[in-house]
Amino acid sequence: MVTIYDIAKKAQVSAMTVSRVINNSGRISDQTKAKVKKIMEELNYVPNSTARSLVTQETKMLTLLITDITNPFYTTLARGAEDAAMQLGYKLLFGNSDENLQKEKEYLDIILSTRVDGVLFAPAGDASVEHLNALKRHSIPFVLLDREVPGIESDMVIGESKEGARQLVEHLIALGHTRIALVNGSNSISTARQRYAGYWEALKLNDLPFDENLVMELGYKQLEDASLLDPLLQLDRPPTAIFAANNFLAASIVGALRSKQIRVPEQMSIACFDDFGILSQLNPFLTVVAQPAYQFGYLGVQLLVDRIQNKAAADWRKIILPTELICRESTKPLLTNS
Amino acid sequence: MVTIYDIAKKAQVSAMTVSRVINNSGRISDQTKAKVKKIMEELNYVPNSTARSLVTQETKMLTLLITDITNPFYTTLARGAEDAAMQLGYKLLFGNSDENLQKEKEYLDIILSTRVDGVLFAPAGDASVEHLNALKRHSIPFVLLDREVPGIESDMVIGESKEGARQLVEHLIALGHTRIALVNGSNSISTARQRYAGYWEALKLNDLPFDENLVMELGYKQLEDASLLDPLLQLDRPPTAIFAANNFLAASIVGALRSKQIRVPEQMSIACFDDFGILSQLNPFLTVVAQPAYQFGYLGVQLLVDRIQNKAAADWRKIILPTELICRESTKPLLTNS
DNA sequence: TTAGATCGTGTTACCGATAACATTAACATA
DNA sequence: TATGTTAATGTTATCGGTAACACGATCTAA
Repeated sequence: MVTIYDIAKKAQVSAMTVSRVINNSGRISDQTKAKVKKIMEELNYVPNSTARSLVTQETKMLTLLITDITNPFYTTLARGAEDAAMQLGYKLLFGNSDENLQKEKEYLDIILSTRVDGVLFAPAGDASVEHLNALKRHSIPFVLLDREVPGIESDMVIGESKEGARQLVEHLIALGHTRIALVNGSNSISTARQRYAGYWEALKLNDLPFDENLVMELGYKQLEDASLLDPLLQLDRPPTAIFAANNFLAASIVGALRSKQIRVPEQMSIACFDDFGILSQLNPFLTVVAQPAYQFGYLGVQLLVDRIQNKAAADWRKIILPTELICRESTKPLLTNS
Repeated sequence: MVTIYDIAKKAQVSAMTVSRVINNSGRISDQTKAKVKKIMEELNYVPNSTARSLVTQETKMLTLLITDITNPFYTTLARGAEDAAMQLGYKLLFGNSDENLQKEKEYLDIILSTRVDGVLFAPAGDASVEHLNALKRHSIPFVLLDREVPGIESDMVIGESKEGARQLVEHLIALGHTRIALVNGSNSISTARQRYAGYWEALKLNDLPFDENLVMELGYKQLEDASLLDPLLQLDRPPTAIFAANNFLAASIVGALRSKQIRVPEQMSIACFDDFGILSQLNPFLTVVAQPAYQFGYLGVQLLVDRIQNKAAADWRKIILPTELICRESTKPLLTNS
């Protein structure tokens, strides 16, 4: 591997002079600069950023830690993050925690040893507080994405979960539904609590009774088994509409209902939080509350890099992105007597 | 930041002894080991992998360079790659080339300076040969994903593009279609050529005429404008079925047809290469030739790491993954006189 | 003419680990 | 008892850059 010393030797200058040419810093005569550049090209020299990082104490790398890149929300978020990182001169490492604290811990250790300059963190839940405090202890800046964590102050980019949920449930109510189920993520995740709150508020605002049997906490991951929904479907008065708290749940539910020969939306209306990326374009089907996923990632990186480069205000910044209700085919007016 | 010397000092041993404890190498008395470990925990010490990389000459990082993470095929592939990398002790950087050689070049430079241990490379096209040769020059192992590049010998994981295309087109033919259009990716991409060849072969095997007006090369990206399809739709004898060479094209085409009030599949059958991940579960609609995307990434990393660690045979290995035809709603028998 | 400023470049130390070799003490063996 | 082993640890050099400071040569202004 060619090093800066090889260049220096061949150009008959010191390594420092070569370094100055590489970084275009300090004063160099045009003549020397040209000579050094020529030799660097001849030898296909590429500076070793590991060595540079060791002395400058910055890696120009960020870590994006999400729950699952195959969730379309995070897919698009990741694209936004990568675009922003690239534009700002940072590389992006990524990891999937699968909503699992143990896996999250493994990534935390990697983050610490890799000495990334900052982290975009979609925490697995409230218990992630430990991991975030570890980042603080090690002075690694981070931005929370999508989910807040009680006890943690930081920059963050989140959505209007409560508002969005309320809006979506009111849409269902407007269609005549009164028995509306909520299939939710873990209660230890802020968005799940907020979506619950929005659901509850919509019922109250419309003088509908709250029935705890209509609320299930099944986690934000895809369901492994259609029977998980049975408690809901076998109620004496089953729901006529289901609000899934995220897209994975909705997809699982639609699949489960299909396997049970329950037609959507004729027999059951379905709606959920988060859209499906390109899929929606293909065959717009599910009524959703969409969030600007790309912006979550893009703005998240901007906040983070501002913080890293000390361009940020001392106060923590909290970006709250708007949701958008998109009504499609999966929600239909309730037919009387069905 | 706590360094190995801080630990050494506090434990009253040399840095080397601490290093041995960290790496569990060499001989250390249990007593010393325990003492050092205790102090490492007390001080929240995490070894600096940048420093380690500089001396060991390995970063334990891989780069995954794909065209677009939001393409469901690459999303799932990325997940497979990350899982495998994590299991094998590697971190994963990723980049989106957008099928663009210039962007690919920028990532190449990053790859070279970052000194990653290997690269998973889905090349933008045949012209990527230059970039791949640069990797060879710098002795950076790589595995080609999904696409071959003439003039490049390497490990690779690819699909049966020709076979899959033939199968899909024969499915359309079996439904009675004789005017079948191909909307293809750039001819400078191996998969596009192979899918073209499969298309052609299917026609020949079934004694159908080949009409070059039915073939369009629009690239593998999403179409910006529905009018791009006009040359096809405004033919005297327009097609009754369209084979889109990838999922992005199919999604764009379905969208374009919708905007033109052409119903799928009643007025036009559509099928494509590559599935849509979770979307397919949601609302299975498009008939596709699916590829095992997760395996592309997972096996790709395995090949790569074998190569990096010199566990691979000297010969290049070429994994060819099978395709699977999944017939869904977007393809229907041709009605006579329509 | 001469001191001080400026320009262009070099020297040295250091970032935080590890490889290779050196050293010491305790132990084993002849 | 002398010598060779072995276990446990230390010393030194090095990975490939950059920061900080040093230095000589040329230029500028009094």
